Amino acid sequence: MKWSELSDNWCPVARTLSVVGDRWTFLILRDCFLGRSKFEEFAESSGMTRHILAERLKRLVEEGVLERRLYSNAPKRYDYVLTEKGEELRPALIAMRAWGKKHMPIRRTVSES
Amino acid sequence: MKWSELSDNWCPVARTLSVVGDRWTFLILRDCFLGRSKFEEFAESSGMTRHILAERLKRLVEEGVLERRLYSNAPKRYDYVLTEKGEELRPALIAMRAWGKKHMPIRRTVSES
DNA sequence: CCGTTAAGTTTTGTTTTGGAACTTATGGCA
DNA sequence: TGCCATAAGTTCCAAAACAAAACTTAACGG
Repeated sequence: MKWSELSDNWCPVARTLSVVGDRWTFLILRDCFLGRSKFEEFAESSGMTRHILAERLKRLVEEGVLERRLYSNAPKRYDYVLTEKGEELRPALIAMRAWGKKHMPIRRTVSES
Repeated sequence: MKWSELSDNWCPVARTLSVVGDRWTFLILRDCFLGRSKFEEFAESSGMTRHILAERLKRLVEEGVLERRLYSNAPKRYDYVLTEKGEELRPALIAMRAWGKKHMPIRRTVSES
Protein backbone atom coordinates (compact mmCIF):
# COMPACT_ATOMS: atom_id res chain seq x y z
CA MET A 1 0.00 0.00 0.00
CA LYS A 2 1.22 3.49 -0.81
CA TRP A 3 0.99 6.29 1.65
CA SER A 4 -1.10 8.50 -0.60
CA GLU A 5 -3.81 5.83 -0.37
CA LEU A 6 -4.04 6.54 3.34
CA SER A 7 -5.86 9.82 2.70
CA ASP A 8 -9.19 8.06 2.25
CA ASN A 9 -8.77 5.59 5.08
CA TRP A 10 -11.69 5.10 7.45
CA CYS A 11 -9.43 5.98 10.37
CA PRO A 12 -8.76 9.63 11.14
CA VAL A 13 -5.31 8.78 12.50
CA ALA A 14 -4.40 7.20 9.16
CA ARG A 15 -5.69 10.23 7.28
CA THR A 16 -3.58 12.49 9.47
CA LEU A 17 -0.57 10.33 8.74
CA SER A 18 -1.16 10.69 5.02
CA VAL A 19 -0.12 14.32 5.50
CA VAL A 20 2.37 14.33 8.36
CA GLY A 21 3.35 10.68 8.51
CA ASP A 22 7.06 10.86 8.01
CA ARG A 23 9.77 12.03 10.29
CA TRP A 24 10.91 15.01 8.22
CA THR A 25 7.48 16.55 7.98
CA PHE A 26 7.08 16.63 11.73
CA LEU A 27 10.50 18.24 12.07
CA ILE A 28 9.49 21.00 9.67
CA LEU A 29 6.40 21.62 11.77
CA ARG A 30 8.48 21.70 14.94
CA ASP A 31 10.61 24.40 13.33
CA CYS A 32 7.52 26.35 12.38
CA PHE A 33 6.29 26.24 15.97
CA LEU A 34 9.71 27.49 17.06
CA GLY A 35 9.29 30.50 14.81
CA ARG A 36 11.36 29.43 11.84
CA SER A 37 9.96 30.00 8.38
CA LYS A 38 12.75 30.04 5.81
CA PHE A 39 14.01 27.26 3.59
CA GLU A 40 17.59 27.66 4.77
CA GLU A 41 16.51 27.67 8.41
CA PHE A 42 14.64 24.41 7.99
CA ALA A 43 17.50 22.83 6.09
CA GLU A 44 20.09 23.76 8.66
CA SER A 45 18.08 23.03 11.78
CA SER A 46 16.69 19.65 10.80
CA GLY A 47 19.62 18.21 8.89
CA MET A 48 17.44 16.98 6.05
CA THR A 49 18.57 17.35 2.46
CA ARG A 50 17.35 20.34 0.43
CA HIS A 51 15.87 17.89 -2.03
CA ILE A 52 13.56 16.28 0.49
CA LEU A 53 12.84 19.57 2.19
CA ALA A 54 11.59 21.13 -1.04
CA GLU A 55 9.34 18.15 -1.65
CA ARG A 56 7.85 18.15 1.85
CA LEU A 57 7.22 21.89 1.82
CA LYS A 58 5.36 21.54 -1.46
CA ARG A 59 3.21 18.77 0.02
CA LEU A 60 2.44 20.76 3.13
CA VAL A 61 1.40 23.75 1.06
CA GLU A 62 -0.81 21.56 -1.15
CA GLU A 63 -2.44 20.12 1.95
CA GLY A 64 -3.08 23.55 3.41
CA VAL A 65 -0.88 23.08 6.45
CA LEU A 66 1.63 25.75 5.43
CA GLU A 67 1.30 28.84 3.32
CA ARG A 68 4.01 29.96 0.90
CA ARG A 69 4.42 33.65 1.40
CA LEU A 70 6.33 36.23 -0.64
CA TYR A 71 8.44 38.07 1.87
CA SER A 72 10.80 39.92 -0.47
CA ASN A 73 9.95 41.28 -3.87
CA ALA A 74 13.38 41.83 -5.34
CA PRO A 75 14.86 39.34 -5.30
CA LYS A 76 11.70 37.24 -5.07
CA ARG A 77 11.91 35.22 -1.87
CA TYR A 78 9.33 32.99 -0.27
CA ASP A 79 8.99 31.57 3.19
CA TYR A 80 6.52 29.25 4.87
CA VAL A 81 4.09 29.94 7.66
CA LEU A 82 1.53 27.80 9.46
CA THR A 83 -2.08 28.14 8.42
CA GLU A 84 -4.89 27.74 10.93
CA LYS A 85 -5.02 24.08 9.94
CA GLY A 86 -1.30 23.72 10.57
CA GLU A 87 -1.49 25.59 13.84
CA GLU A 88 -3.94 23.01 15.10
CA LEU A 89 -1.30 20.30 14.94
CA ARG A 90 0.32 21.93 17.95
CA PRO A 91 -1.32 19.59 20.49
CA ALA A 92 0.12 16.58 18.68
CA LEU A 93 3.59 18.13 18.72
CA ILE A 94 3.29 18.97 22.37
CA ALA A 95 2.26 15.41 23.20
CA MET A 96 5.25 14.08 21.30
CA ARG A 97 7.58 16.50 23.01
CA ALA A 98 6.32 15.45 26.42
CA TRP A 99 6.81 11.80 25.56
CA GLY A 100 10.31 12.39 24.25
CA LYS A 101 11.30 14.31 27.36
CA LYS A 102 10.09 11.56 29.62
CA HIS A 103 11.01 8.44 27.70
CA MET A 104 13.89 9.32 25.42
CA PRO A 105 16.66 10.83 27.51
CA ILE A 106 19.76 11.92 25.62
CA ARG A 107 22.44 9.29 25.88
CA ARG A 108 25.58 11.27 25.53
CA THR A 109 28.50 9.32 24.12
CA VAL A 110 31.62 10.33 25.98
CA SER A 111 34.27 10.61 23.33
CA GLU A 112 36.98 12.43 25.29
CA SER A 113 38.40 12.32 28.77
CA MET B 1 20.95 12.41 7.89
CA LYS B 2 19.66 8.99 8.82
CA TRP B 3 16.74 8.53 11.12
CA SER B 4 18.67 6.54 13.70
CA GLU B 5 20.81 9.61 14.26
CA LEU B 6 17.73 11.41 15.50
CA SER B 7 17.78 9.49 18.78
CA ASP B 8 20.42 11.79 20.26
CA ASN B 9 19.00 15.01 18.93
CA TRP B 10 18.73 17.95 21.35
CA CYS B 11 15.00 18.19 20.59
CA PRO B 12 12.60 15.82 22.37
CA VAL B 13 10.26 15.83 19.37
CA ALA B 14 13.08 14.58 17.17
CA ARG B 15 13.96 11.87 19.67
CA THR B 16 10.34 10.76 19.73
CA LEU B 17 10.35 10.61 15.94
CA SER B 18 13.40 8.38 16.02
CA VAL B 19 11.07 5.73 17.44
CA VAL B 20 7.65 6.43 15.96
CA GLY B 21 8.53 8.68 13.03
CA ASP B 22 7.08 6.79 10.15
CA ARG B 23 3.53 6.20 9.12
CA TRP B 24 3.46 2.45 9.62
CA THR B 25 4.67 2.61 13.20
CA PHE B 26 1.87 4.93 14.19
CA LEU B 27 -0.65 2.65 12.53
CA ILE B 28 0.62 -0.29 14.56
CA LEU B 29 0.17 1.77 17.71
CA ARG B 30 -3.32 2.75 16.67
CA ASP B 31 -4.15 -0.93 16.32
CA CYS B 32 -2.73 -1.61 19.77
CA PHE B 33 -4.92 1.08 21.26
CA LEU B 34 -7.89 -0.52 19.48
CA GLY B 35 -7.12 -3.78 21.24
CA ARG B 36 -5.34 -5.64 18.48
CA SER B 37 -2.18 -7.53 19.34
CA LYS B 38 -1.48 -10.19 16.73
CA PHE B 39 0.78 -10.07 13.72
CA GLU B 40 -2.00 -11.08 11.35
CA GLU B 41 -4.35 -8.51 12.81
CA PHE B 42 -1.84 -5.72 12.28
CA ALA B 43 -1.06 -6.90 8.76
CA GLU B 44 -4.66 -7.06 7.69
CA SER B 45 -5.91 -3.91 9.37
CA SER B 46 -3.15 -1.56 8.29
CA GLY B 47 -2.42 -2.86 4.81
CA MET B 48 1.32 -2.80 5.32
CA THR B 49 3.47 -5.63 4.04
CA ARG B 50 4.43 -8.41 6.45
CA HIS B 51 8.03 -7.60 5.71
CA ILE B 52 7.81 -4.05 7.01
CA LEU B 53 5.50 -5.04 9.82
CA ALA B 54 8.02 -7.53 11.20
CA GLU B 55 10.75 -4.90 11.10
CA ARG B 56 8.68 -2.27 12.86
CA LEU B 57 7.52 -4.63 15.57
CA LYS B 58 11.11 -5.56 16.25
CA ARG B 59 12.06 -1.89 16.56
CA LEU B 60 9.17 -1.15 18.88
CA VAL B 61 10.11 -4.05 21.12
CA GLU B 62 13.76 -2.95 21.19
CA GLU B 63 12.66 0.54 22.14
CA GLY B 64 10.44 -0.72 24.93
CA VAL B 65 7.20 0.51 23.42
CA LEU B 66 5.77 -2.95 22.88
CA GLU B 67 6.36 -6.24 24.61
CA ARG B 68 6.52 -9.53 22.75
CA ARG B 69 4.48 -11.99 24.70
CA LEU B 70 4.15 -15.76 24.39
CA TYR B 71 0.44 -16.41 24.26
CA SER B 72 0.44 -20.01 23.11
CA ASN B 73 2.99 -22.63 24.00
CA ALA B 74 2.28 -25.24 21.38
CA PRO B 75 2.55 -24.10 18.74
CA LYS B 76 4.71 -21.23 20.00
CA ARG B 77 2.89 -18.02 19.21
CA TYR B 78 3.75 -14.48 20.16
CA ASP B 79 1.76 -11.29 20.16
CA TYR B 80 2.50 -7.70 21.02
CA VAL B 81 1.17 -5.55 23.82
CA LEU B 82 1.80 -1.97 24.83
CA THR B 83 4.18 -1.34 27.70
CA GLU B 84 3.69 1.54 30.09
CA LYS B 85 6.00 3.55 27.85
CA GLY B 86 3.91 2.71 24.81
CA GLU B 87 0.67 3.40 26.62
CA GLU B 88 1.86 6.93 27.22
CA LEU B 89 1.83 7.66 23.51
CA ARG B 90 -1.94 7.67 23.71
CA PRO B 91 -2.25 11.47 24.02
CA ALA B 92 -0.30 11.90 20.79
CA LEU B 93 -2.56 9.46 18.99
CA ILE B 94 -5.64 11.17 20.35
CA ALA B 95 -4.37 14.55 19.16
CA MET B 96 -3.75 13.16 15.71
CA ARG B 97 -7.16 11.54 15.59
CA ALA B 98 -8.82 14.81 16.52
CA TRP B 99 -6.91 16.65 13.81
CA GLY B 100 -7.78 14.05 11.21
CA LYS B 101 -11.45 14.17 12.08
CA LYS B 102 -11.55 17.93 11.78
CA HIS B 103 -9.22 18.58 8.86
CA MET B 104 -9.15 15.44 6.76
CA PRO B 105 -12.72 14.54 5.84
CA ILE B 106 -13.14 11.42 3.75
CA ARG B 107 -13.56 12.29 0.10
CA ARG B 108 -15.57 9.44 -1.23
CA THR B 109 -15.03 8.69 -4.88
CA VAL B 110 -18.36 7.78 -6.42
CA SER B 111 -17.58 4.92 -8.73
CA GLU B 112 -21.11 3.74 -9.50
CA SER B 113 -24.48 5.30 -10.24
C1' DC C 1 32.46 43.43 -12.12
C1' DC C 2 32.61 39.97 -8.58
C1' DG C 3 31.39 37.60 -4.54
C1' DT C 4 27.34 36.57 -1.60
C1' DT C 5 22.68 35.16 -0.32
C1' DA C 6 18.42 32.46 -0.70
C1' DA C 7 15.52 29.19 -2.66
C1' DG C 8 15.35 25.85 -4.92
C1' DT C 9 16.73 21.84 -8.91
C1' DT C 10 19.59 18.18 -10.84
C1' DT C 11 22.41 14.21 -10.74
C1' DT C 12 24.16 9.88 -9.19
C1' DG C 13 24.43 6.12 -6.28
C1' DT C 14 22.64 3.75 -2.09
C1' DT C 15 18.68 2.24 0.99
C1' DT C 16 14.22 1.26 1.88
C1' DT C 17 9.95 -0.35 0.49
C1' DG C 18 6.27 -3.12 -1.90
C1' DG C 19 4.46 -7.42 -3.42
C1' DA C 20 4.28 -11.99 -3.44
C1' DA C 21 5.82 -16.51 -2.52
C1' DC C 22 7.97 -19.50 0.83
C1' DT C 23 9.03 -21.62 5.68
C1' DT C 24 8.24 -23.68 10.19
C1' DA C 25 5.66 -25.77 13.72
C1' DT C 26 1.52 -27.46 15.36
C1' DG C 27 -3.58 -28.71 15.64
C1' DG C 28 -7.75 -30.70 13.96
C1' DC C 29 -9.97 -34.01 11.42
C1' DA C 30 -11.11 -37.94 8.40
C1' DT D 1 -1.62 -41.82 9.35
C1' DG D 2 -1.95 -38.25 5.98
C1' DC D 3 -3.61 -33.78 4.75
C1' DC D 4 -5.24 -29.12 5.12
C1' DA D 5 -5.37 -24.93 7.93
C1' DT D 6 -3.36 -21.38 10.95
C1' DA D 7 0.01 -17.98 12.66
C1' DA D 8 4.22 -15.70 12.62
C1' DG D 9 7.44 -14.69 10.40
C1' DT D 10 11.52 -14.78 6.27
C1' DT D 11 13.25 -14.44 1.55
C1' DC D 12 13.54 -12.62 -3.03
C1' DC D 13 13.47 -9.14 -6.55
C1' DA D 14 11.94 -4.97 -8.77
C1' DA D 15 10.43 -0.21 -7.89
C1' DA D 16 10.45 3.90 -5.29
C1' DA D 17 12.49 6.99 -1.99
C1' DC D 18 16.44 9.02 -0.11
C1' DA D 19 21.33 11.13 0.75
C1' DA D 20 25.00 13.91 -0.66
C1' DA D 21 26.82 17.22 -3.22
C1' DA D 22 27.02 20.20 -7.09
C1' DC D 23 24.49 23.35 -9.95
C1' DT D 24 21.02 27.31 -11.17
C1' DT D 25 18.74 31.74 -10.95
C1' DA D 26 18.18 36.38 -9.68
C1' DA D 27 19.20 40.28 -7.34
C1' DC D 28 22.38 42.88 -3.91
C1' DG D 29 26.28 45.21 -2.06
C1' DG D 30 30.73 46.93 -2.42
